[in-house]
Amino acid sequence: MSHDGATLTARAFKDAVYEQFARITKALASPVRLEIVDVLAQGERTVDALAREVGQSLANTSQHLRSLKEARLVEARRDGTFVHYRLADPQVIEVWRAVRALGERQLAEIERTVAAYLGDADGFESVTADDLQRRLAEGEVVLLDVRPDAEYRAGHLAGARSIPVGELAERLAELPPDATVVAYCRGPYCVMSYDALAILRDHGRRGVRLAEGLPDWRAAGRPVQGGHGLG
Amino acid sequence: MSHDGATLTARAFKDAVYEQFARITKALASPVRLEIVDVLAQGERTVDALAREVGQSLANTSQHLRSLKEARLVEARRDGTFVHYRLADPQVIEVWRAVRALGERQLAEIERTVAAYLGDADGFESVTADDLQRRLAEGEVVLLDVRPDAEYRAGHLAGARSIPVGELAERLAELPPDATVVAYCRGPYCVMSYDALAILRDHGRRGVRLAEGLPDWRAAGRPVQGGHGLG
DNA sequence: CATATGCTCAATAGATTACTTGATCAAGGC
DNA sequence: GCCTTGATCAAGTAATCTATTGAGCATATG
Repeated sequence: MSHDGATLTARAFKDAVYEQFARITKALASPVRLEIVDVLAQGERTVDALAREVGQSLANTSQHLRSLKEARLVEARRDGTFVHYRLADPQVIEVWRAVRALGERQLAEIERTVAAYLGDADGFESVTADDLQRRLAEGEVVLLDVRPDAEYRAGHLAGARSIPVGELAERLAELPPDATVVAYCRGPYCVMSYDALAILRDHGRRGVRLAEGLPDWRAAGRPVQGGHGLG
Repeated sequence: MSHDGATLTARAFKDAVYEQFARITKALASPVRLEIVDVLAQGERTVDALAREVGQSLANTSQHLRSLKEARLVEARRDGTFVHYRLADPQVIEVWRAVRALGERQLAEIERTVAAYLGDADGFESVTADDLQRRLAEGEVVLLDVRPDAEYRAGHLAGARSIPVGELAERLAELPPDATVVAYCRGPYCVMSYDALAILRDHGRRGVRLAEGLPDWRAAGRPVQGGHGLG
């Protein structure tokens, strides 16, 4: 049954192989690290910025990054006193997207959590990437990136303009009064676009939400502007 | 910044969402459970069969299955005194494939482990799915499924014939003497096709290996025969 | 009804993980 | 050289996870 070149038993070989792949799944087996991966999918971040974003202490964030780095999911680069982390491979985003797709299909709790935060009454309309690309071509809509400015600069959907959600209320005048706004942010579970729609609605503007974020858009091979490498 | 329908803070919302997705990654964060998923990707199994396959005790296997079931990655069906487990969704295979692809790109240790088992001297040739489909059309090769008979019956590549690796030595006469044999089994880390090639070589036959297994073939949308649903 | 089989459950010990705190380190500014 | 900032490291505690053991449950059979 076993072949001649073996220096391991078949069992030991399998153990070793699955052990290696489990390094990856173990690295992802934490809500905090999943969130870190999700944020890094937008572009690189310093440890301090990540820590604030995910609501963890600096030391704890640093240690989570260390375990992600040991599993080769992220890489670091030092710049003065700052250390910038980034995803080590675009395939990391693919794994996260696959997990997300599975959760959406299998875990009803996720839908309930989203509904609990948004309140069923909100009923914000969302559009698919296909819809959007057709409507963009027809010039019907304004595409609005509501993420922080730095993320817009690190890469954004082709044709999008930037107004971070925190500045949206005071910068409404920049948007043509009659156009429908399509707002997007980091991804399907990012709340910035929801918040942006609420602001638009409160000021009598029409707005819809793009359900996907930049990483999903990029993964689908759609046009991106201004990105630098891995986003 | 926060919108009016909220009954959770943005932070609590994110925590809840990532916590849910982490149920999936935690369920996969074990070499044993990864192997269980890999085996179930071939088709459903009883607890006892799985336990023997993965080299774990019955009780331990049952508990691993329980945690996979709680994360909605597998489902069970009772048949007499047997309980058959199967993957709850084809997307589970996609997650596993994404993890595998990432590991192959990032973890040099995996390549070394494979080389240590196979011995560098073996140098078995492998073909891609595209190669195979072209050569099959030209009638140059015999496609051989070397997995156990039950797995062949649960679904196999279109046009494949079945000789389980354990019976290959005594059933060599069934193969046309001059044809090149393309052997496949469960996937890239399954050793049955390697063992089959060693047997063929020892009897002076020409054989190559298909690097992918049935689940990968199916995921690529290529033709499968005799499968029943989720494989 | 008694028994066997296939599986699940509960209890446990040992290992691993998560987060905190405080010390330390590396690079840059004064 | 000293101080500040951003990040890492080490130690400690609480919580969680893994595999084992043995008991218990469901289904089928004699």
